[in-house]
Amino acid sequence: MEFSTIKGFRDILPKEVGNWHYLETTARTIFKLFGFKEIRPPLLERTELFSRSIGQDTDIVSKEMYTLTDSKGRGMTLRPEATASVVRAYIQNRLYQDDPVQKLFTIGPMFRHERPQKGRFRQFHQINAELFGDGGPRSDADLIHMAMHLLTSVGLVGPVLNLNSLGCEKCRDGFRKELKSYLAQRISAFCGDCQKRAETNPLRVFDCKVDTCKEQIMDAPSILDYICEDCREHFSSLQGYLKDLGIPFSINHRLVRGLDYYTRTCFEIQSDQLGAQNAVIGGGRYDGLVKELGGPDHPAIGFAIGVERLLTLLEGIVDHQTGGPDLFIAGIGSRAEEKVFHWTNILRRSGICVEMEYGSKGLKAQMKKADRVGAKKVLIVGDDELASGKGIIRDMGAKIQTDVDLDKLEEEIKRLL
RNA sequence: GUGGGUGUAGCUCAGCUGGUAGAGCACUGGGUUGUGGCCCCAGAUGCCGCGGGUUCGAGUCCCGUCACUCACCCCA
Repeated sequence: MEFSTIKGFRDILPKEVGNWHYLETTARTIFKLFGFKEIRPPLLERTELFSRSIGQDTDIVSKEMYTLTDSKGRGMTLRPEATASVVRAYIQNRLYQDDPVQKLFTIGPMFRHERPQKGRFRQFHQINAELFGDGGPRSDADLIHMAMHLLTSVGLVGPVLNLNSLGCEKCRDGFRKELKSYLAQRISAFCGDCQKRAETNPLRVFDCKVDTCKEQIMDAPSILDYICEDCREHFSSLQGYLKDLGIPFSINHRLVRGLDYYTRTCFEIQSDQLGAQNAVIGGGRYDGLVKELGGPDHPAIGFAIGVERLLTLLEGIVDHQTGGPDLFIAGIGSRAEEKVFHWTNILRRSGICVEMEYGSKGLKAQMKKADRVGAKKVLIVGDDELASGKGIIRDMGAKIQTDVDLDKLEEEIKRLL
């Protein structure tokens, strides 16, 4: 029986891994620049951590989590997102003791049991950044700036930043009531999905693609008209800082996020080349979450980058392949083959990347292999070379061959590379 | 969970109205008894997703099933 990966899970193959490294190292460099430190929480957490933070009624918690039960009957869940774990770690390890302001990032796999499609997998990867302990608009701008800077640094063209404010716990509920009653008055005009949404998550109606719903929602109250003075002030300061940094954005008062913990600023960075899953980065402020999970009343804001989505956007823009060896050693005849094996491994110890043919093959086949693996130079050794003590070095690009002293191979190779 | 599309060689795919399989790329060997990329020649590789049905005969038609994929929902 031949096995294959289960639905929604996939192998990241050697030819792709170069781009993954490129993205990860670029992210690490930029995070360092902005003062973010790496944290690596475990992949498995108590189920309640996610249901409490993401929200019991969200799609993620109600139907998408990989949950199992341990021997004592406790629920454990493969993380569907990273924020809850990072918040847990911030609280559990009292990271706020040194300084309430903590800037953290983490990179790794997430798990959600959804139907896979373009840009969506059951195991997928996110790069997360979270900024704790500051509730002011400068930290919003700082974080959004970092996200945009990362995208442009990595070579992405034309990302679009969408911005909205969801209000705080004080003004948010007022708007929900207002919107619910608006929807209730004309409930029959909406599609079946929206009729359900009107009850469970009224803000979602703004996102509906059905034309009649779009028309009906046109005159609906806008959240930006309902947020309180503090939230309004926060939102407009943020816009000022973004303008100051030259970051273009568009206000989208329909932008809503499907996780319950968001407050005030929420944002999404989109691309039109991703099909239906057009968000490459999503994030927002979650001022109540640290307290909700048993920590101090510290505000926070964060974002998540969809790694697979970003990499598909970078196809054709970046192509980082792991490079070939510095040297390929080709031996002709059994005496030479033994020496090739020895030299190959000795040279590797001194930091030179060397490749060879394990079996016995003709020179033509070995040259072909040297070419295929991308060797920069080939050392050719046969009986004649062993007798004279002079090997042949062929430069594969320039097609020039020179002699090297086999007794002083290491120095000679280092000189040539 | 619901809908559409697609399953033929390692990969990308062709196969007309039914007559038990083909191309390109890749791979191996040779042309060069010790020199890669280009060219030429040769070779290996398929339960045509799986099961059933119709038929003298099914990759092709019908039914079922599974997988992949795109979309809805929702999200990164």
